[in-house]
Amino acid sequence: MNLFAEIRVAVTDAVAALQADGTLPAGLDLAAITVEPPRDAGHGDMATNAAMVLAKPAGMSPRQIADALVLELTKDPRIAAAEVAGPGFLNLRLAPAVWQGLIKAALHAGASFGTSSLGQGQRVNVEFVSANPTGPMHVGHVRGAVFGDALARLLSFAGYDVTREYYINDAGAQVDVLARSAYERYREACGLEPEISEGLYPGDYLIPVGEALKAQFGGTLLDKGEQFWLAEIREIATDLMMQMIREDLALLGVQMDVYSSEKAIYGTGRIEQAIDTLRKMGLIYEGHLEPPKGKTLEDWEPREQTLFRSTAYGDDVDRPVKKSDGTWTYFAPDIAYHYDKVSRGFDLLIDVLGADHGGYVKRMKAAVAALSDGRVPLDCKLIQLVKLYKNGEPFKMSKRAGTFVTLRDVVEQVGADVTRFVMLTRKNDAALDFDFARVLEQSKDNPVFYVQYANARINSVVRRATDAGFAVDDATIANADLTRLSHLAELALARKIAEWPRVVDVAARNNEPHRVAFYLYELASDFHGLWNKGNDDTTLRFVQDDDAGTTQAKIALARAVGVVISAGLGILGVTPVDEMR
RNA sequence: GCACCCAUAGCUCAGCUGGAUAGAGCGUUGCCCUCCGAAGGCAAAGGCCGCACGUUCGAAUCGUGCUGGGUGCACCA
Repeated sequence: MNLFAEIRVAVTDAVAALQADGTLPAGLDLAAITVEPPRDAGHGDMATNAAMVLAKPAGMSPRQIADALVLELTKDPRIAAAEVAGPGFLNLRLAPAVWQGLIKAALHAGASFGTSSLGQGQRVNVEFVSANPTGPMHVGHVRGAVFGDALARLLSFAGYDVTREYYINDAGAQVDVLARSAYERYREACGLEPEISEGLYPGDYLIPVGEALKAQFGGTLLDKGEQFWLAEIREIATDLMMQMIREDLALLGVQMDVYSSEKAIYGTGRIEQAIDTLRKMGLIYEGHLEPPKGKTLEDWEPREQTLFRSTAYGDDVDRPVKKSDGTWTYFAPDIAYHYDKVSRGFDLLIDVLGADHGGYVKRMKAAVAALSDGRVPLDCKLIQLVKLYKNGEPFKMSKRAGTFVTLRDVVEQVGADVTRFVMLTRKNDAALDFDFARVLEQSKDNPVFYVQYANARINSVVRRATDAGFAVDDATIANADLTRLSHLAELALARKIAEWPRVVDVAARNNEPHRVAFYLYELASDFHGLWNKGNDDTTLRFVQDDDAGTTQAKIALARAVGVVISAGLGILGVTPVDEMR
């Protein structure tokens, strides 16, 4: 139930009525009409721009149209008042019964309040994390993981059929390095001195891998050359790394639906097939690239390469799909992989990438546009860096200095819920400061705490009402007499609740889960505000001694807030707490 | 040199895909708890929305050109 959408229908119906009686001309485009919460609550409950938008095409002044709309709209029992303001805004004040009905609807819908049919069951693939399988996940990966997962939850809430997918980069040189590093740990496990030279991965996490290799092979690989063990150890080590990564993701509450392997694409003919498809479209050719201007490359030499004409789709230069030695570039299997996603029938693709992949976006979009004949949009969400702080002091991660922070470190220190919420309190394309001390602070500056505190208070109110001997079971609350909620402060809170479906809608349309986090903070703030008004005006307290009816109505309001907080936190992947401690 | 992202209050950031007098938190200033709902609340001060043109009833939002910061720029992944 989206109240704004419903009132918008009332507005367009009113326009239609005016067209029917000849006040307005026929054939007007009503698409630009919006019904929104006004910036200033003093202006009313909702505002519409209908008169301004229609003025020009109708050849009338906004004022004329607005006046006619007022007469028409006030026939609707839901609309208590309508007045023209400013340049032609129509401010609507809704009847208390509308807000009371909204609270009922929210309670009735429960966890599904705010879900929408926006997605219409369209299939969306969200690819995220896709960290190289060469070690445990570190803080740099956390934000992308949280963002991707929250986005998936948001889209699913908004009616999309969502698949979460991880693309394993297990085919490049980095997994050879992994295998060599693991081999040294294997030698170590066999009692030899490991030679972890420059360029190998020094991390301790490979020690158990070495031991596993010893358990499997004994000493049989010790005096063998790389050609005897590289492929096999690579396989074993990447499997073990992926196991670790899955565990890391689980710590954060992230569960992938599909893991796709880059290596598995090779040798299947799928790369050739994807490239051939592009070739048939005239988008693949053999040619030379110009050296980049303004940047001097000392070892530049012109080479003939197989190129993808991404410039046909707005890229800056064409991009190589084959290296000069004839092997595929990283781009080629990635094209095949995205082609695969398209042919699996997704209606929309989303890639969550680190900000350093910005230069990669245009070529990937070009490939997807070409291979899907422009039918499947690819939205690339770039995730900016997280700057780490401890007590206000920035600190840099360094493997050498031992200040390398893993995902596990973060979750163990601050918990998955806090980590997730904080990571979502910023737009994905803005850098985020993460202070280990501040995120655990129990004060109003900490949004996680503030929202959780509101939820805890709601539970505490219900407990208190129970202790006072009032019936607060679901059925009683659902049938409470809400006409007892008439105070402006209470109706204002209901109005905030009414915004929830709108927030979901806008957030999902833009693939911006952070909007949910900000909304929850505002909702919590309004709830705390009403609570605090109870200090001065005791009639605003939720539990009213000797008045079961009023108490039940107020509990209904509180529960409705709780419904939205739970739903919102659910989208963020954060567990609501019932009690602070 | 080119591309992408960012620029909003002293600080950290929102701003609902063009709407009204641009918002919140922190910080500052002033009020509010001997108790019954203060890990908090109320109020005030604080802005050429980086700059300049343009588009239109109307621009923080869209376009163009600048300025400043970040990221990335053949055969890496």
